[in-house]
Amino acid sequence: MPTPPRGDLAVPALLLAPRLLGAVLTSDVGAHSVSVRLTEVEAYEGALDPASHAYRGMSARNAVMFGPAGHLYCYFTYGMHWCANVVCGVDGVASAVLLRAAEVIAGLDTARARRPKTRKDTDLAQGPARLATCLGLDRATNGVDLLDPASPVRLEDLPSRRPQGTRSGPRIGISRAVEHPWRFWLADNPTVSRTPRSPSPRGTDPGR
DNA sequence: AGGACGATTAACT
DNA sequence: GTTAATCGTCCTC
Repeated sequence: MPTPPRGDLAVPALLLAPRLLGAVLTSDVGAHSVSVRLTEVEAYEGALDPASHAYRGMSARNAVMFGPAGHLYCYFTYGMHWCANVVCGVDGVASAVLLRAAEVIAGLDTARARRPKTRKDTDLAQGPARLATCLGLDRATNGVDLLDPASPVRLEDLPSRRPQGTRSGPRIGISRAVEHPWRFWLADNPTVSRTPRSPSPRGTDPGR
């Protein structure tokens, strides 16, 4: 599995996000290996984006977002869930892509064990906190280098261009900057967390 | 020091 | 469709 050059990730989240669709993430946390193929992501553009954790500057929680591209930003929310981002942009500028959903392509038994009540395999990583649970991501994996072959979590495949069948629409679960269509997903993929009724929100369909 | 709220999920009506 | 769970973070006083 080829590791992408770091320079490919040193771009704004809006550019990287659709290209992450189809990319493979592998976790070796806890001596168990799980691999997923990303199907849904969201771009968060740091200081320019009122919905970003980095909008009001650096803090202990979001410090990883301000570092170099290719690292993992994990955060705890709602008192019980962990979610994960791929940090992008140039060093010093906060930019990141939230990993919202994926399909499990290896380590299915481990993924099922981590999500014991899940019936359908397409639900295992359907949602950002579910995805993090499947891969065993939490405080311990915050900041790890996804491009280091020795890292417990690695980004192993990055499509050379935006895959066919990409769709976009408003981000989910935020209260500010709700109008930006900065959520991206693979059309007709059963693992996408919330499929819009219409093919795509008005005018945001990048084409099939 | 206190309190509102959150890049969510599962369970319920 | 609605809501409880549950606590770290950040804003305000």
